[in-house]
Amino acid sequence: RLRKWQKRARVKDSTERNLLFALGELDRMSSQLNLPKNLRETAALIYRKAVDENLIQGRSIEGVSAASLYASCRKLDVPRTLEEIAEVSRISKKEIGRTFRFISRKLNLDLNIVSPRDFIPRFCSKLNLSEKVKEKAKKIIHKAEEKNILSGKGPTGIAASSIYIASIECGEKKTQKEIAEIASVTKVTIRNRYKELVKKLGINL
Amino acid sequence: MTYKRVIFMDPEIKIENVVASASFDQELDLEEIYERFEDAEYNQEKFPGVVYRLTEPKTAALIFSSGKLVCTGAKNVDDVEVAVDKVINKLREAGIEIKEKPKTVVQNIVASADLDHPLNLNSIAIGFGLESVEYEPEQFPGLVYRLDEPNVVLLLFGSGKIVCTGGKRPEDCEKGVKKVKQELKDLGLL
DNA sequence: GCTTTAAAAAGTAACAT
DNA sequence: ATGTTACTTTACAAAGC
Repeated sequence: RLRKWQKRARVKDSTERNLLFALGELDRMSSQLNLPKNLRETAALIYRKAVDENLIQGRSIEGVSAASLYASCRKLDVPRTLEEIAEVSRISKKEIGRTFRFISRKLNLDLNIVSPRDFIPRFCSKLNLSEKVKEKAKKIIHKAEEKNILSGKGPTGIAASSIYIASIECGEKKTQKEIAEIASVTKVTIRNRYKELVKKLGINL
Repeated sequence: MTYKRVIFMDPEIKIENVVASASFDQELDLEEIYERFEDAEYNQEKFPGVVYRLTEPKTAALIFSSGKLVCTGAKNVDDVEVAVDKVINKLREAGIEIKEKPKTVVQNIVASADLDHPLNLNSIAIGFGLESVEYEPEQFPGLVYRLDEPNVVLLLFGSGKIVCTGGKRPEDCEKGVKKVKQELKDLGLL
């Protein structure tokens, strides 16, 4: 009996140590990314739920932490790219992606599909672009969605291209290189997407 | 070719890859095979099997010391048999006794199909239910749809092209494609 | 879990010309 | 600026780490 009790105490101990470590990870990554408090709390809730459902089995605490953080951004519709999360984690974006897909399926997080629109406020702020550019970029995305020319395309590339077009239309032009760095996509992708948008939406630049 | 085929092959699928396994009921000396085959690969550290590529049919055979074999790359189920026959001949030419041809078991079939109509993956994800579908365009351009009956996984693309994998028989892929096609029609998304 | 093999889909990326 | 190659996803067997 005594052994059983000791074993339980040990298990409880390591469980608590692991939880503390994970919460510390979430806090560390969140501060590095300047994420708001409510988002950190959502991430902690998702992580705890993952622990309760035994989803950590066979996965690293760091990986599940990073995936929980990515998921919390998605839950609040202010997605970060896997690239951004991976930059403040020791885990690769490939692994964070798989872990995220796994926990979001198991926990029924019912997340909305990422829309390029979700990235507009953040990217534009980082680029010091006006409210006018933001609105114009969102209109471009809306038209593109109506025409169904976005299926399968990466949302960050589309957000970046829409901003590129809108910045020119508003006389606040940013270079493809500047936008590419903030959106973590290559300038080649921005070029390809913007050419397609201009052509299919009949935009005159 | 015939009538039956035309009628039942409706959602024309193209088999792209067949993976099959077989077992010679005898142990094999991989070092010996590696030495006697001009063009085989074998790195124990890298992988425990000998890799032997055939040009006709274009396939790759993985040979293990247990006497088991895996054949990949065949474009149809019959080519698996042709490939395995060639591997057996090659082994016999190399002076390795092979008693009889083992039964081959198809483990997986990958097929492609085309709906000839662009798809709105956003609408499909919502229509099929976010819980039964996976669509993460940042990570992969295809929508992943898992079917229980038949037990296959389908990848749907914005172009209307489809990939079906996980089937054990060509009919599994046929049925899988037919099923999604019908579901898309029912939802008015095709 | 990983390693290796094959093949398709479409998008993105990396490196070369 | 374009072109080529390569990597992402799905399924599956094999033996061994």
